[in-house]
Amino acid sequence: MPSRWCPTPEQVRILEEMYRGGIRNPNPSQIQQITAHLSLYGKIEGKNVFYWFQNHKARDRQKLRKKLIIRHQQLLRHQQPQNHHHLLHFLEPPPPPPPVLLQLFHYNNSSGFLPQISNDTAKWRVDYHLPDQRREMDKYYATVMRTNGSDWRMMMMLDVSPTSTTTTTPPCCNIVNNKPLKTLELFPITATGLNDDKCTTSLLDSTSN
Amino acid sequence: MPSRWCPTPEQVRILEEMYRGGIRNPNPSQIQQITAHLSLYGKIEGKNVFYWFQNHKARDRQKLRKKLIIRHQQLLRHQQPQNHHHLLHFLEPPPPPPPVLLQLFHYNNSSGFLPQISNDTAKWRVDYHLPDQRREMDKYYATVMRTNGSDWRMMMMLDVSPTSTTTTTPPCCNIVNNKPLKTLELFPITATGLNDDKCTTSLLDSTSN
DNA sequence: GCAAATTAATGATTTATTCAAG
DNA sequence: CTTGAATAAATCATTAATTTGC
Repeated sequence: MPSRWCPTPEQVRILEEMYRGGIRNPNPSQIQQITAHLSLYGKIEGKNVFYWFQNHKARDRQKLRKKLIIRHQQLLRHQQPQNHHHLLHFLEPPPPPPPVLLQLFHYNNSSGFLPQISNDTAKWRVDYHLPDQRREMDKYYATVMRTNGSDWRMMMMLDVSPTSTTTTTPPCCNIVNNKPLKTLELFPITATGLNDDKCTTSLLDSTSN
Repeated sequence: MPSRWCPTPEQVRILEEMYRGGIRNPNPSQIQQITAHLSLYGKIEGKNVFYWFQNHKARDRQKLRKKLIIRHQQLLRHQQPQNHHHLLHFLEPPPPPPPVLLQLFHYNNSSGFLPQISNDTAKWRVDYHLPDQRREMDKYYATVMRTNGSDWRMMMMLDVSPTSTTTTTPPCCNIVNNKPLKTLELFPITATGLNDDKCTTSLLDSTSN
């Protein structure tokens, strides 16, 4: 059993297609749909989809930045040093040209799930090398999804898998991944667990001093 | 209805107590317990607890950094310029002195929930101003919680609130925050929603150029 | 060819930054 | 100004590619 999700080629293909289609920060509902669909091609959970988009977007952006820097430096070589920051502003960011077509999902908005999209999209400056200055380019990519209600990302993590490893996913909320939650006892304020952070003070091994 | 959680003084007091007690990154199980307990004092969800600890830790750290910088600069003024990085190493980070006592929780580890704690805790250098170098201080704070199973953070978002606004939390997984998930239709690959990112191309307002 | 050793990709977490309500 | 909420960046960790010596 692998310790992490290993997407099938089909799954990757579909995800990339969606990405190219313009999906960047799928909302919980979208994640549910995507997960349901992709689970036809192999084991997958909502969080995998969530992470995939996060990583893919981040690394896409990263690649773009490198390209921009390289191009910038090339320009520096070919021209005299003069206010090159402005040049960068004309290097439009390739990856997500504000996509309008090929929206892959639609669903009932009646339940109030759909977030409002703030529409201050147009501005996307790059401001690359100015240190200590916010790069506006990021804002272009930045999601503006603001979920109205209280759903949030819990929903996106719900497992949808129709792939039957066990019989069927039990419909009871007290069971998560076959583990009953059992509403643990309230606050035995005695110290025992040490299950937190690295706050273990395991000063046992006296390697230092 | 407030748009965000507004903790009661009691809740804050308890949370701070826990924080001082050493809790930094409560795992899902802990979050559940905390939420359950704090819901006695007012409306609260798991994510509130989650965020509270994240923010409190981050801002604690932030304050510490400022203090360190200030003290560092004071030292710079009082002494001749000479290798002041070393000095920083003796300014031990106040907030979480590896806490051992006052562990607020314990619970059955039989279900395999408890993560192993890596025990390379002792080292915590500060390396503050060395640029391009990883600050080891962060590693001290860094959580090492690695959940074994597949629970992950879904669980932490589960609402525990016994405060009855509605009757009781319905035991069915298809209902989240009173909103039925209704298993949306699978993939009508027609374009409609535009519910994604800022990818709206709302070039309507021609404010620029 | 074929493993062990290295390196590159990429899934999963944590931390830093930002936004915005009050 | 404080702080809850959310997203993006940085990092960690594991798997896959690739290289290397035999």
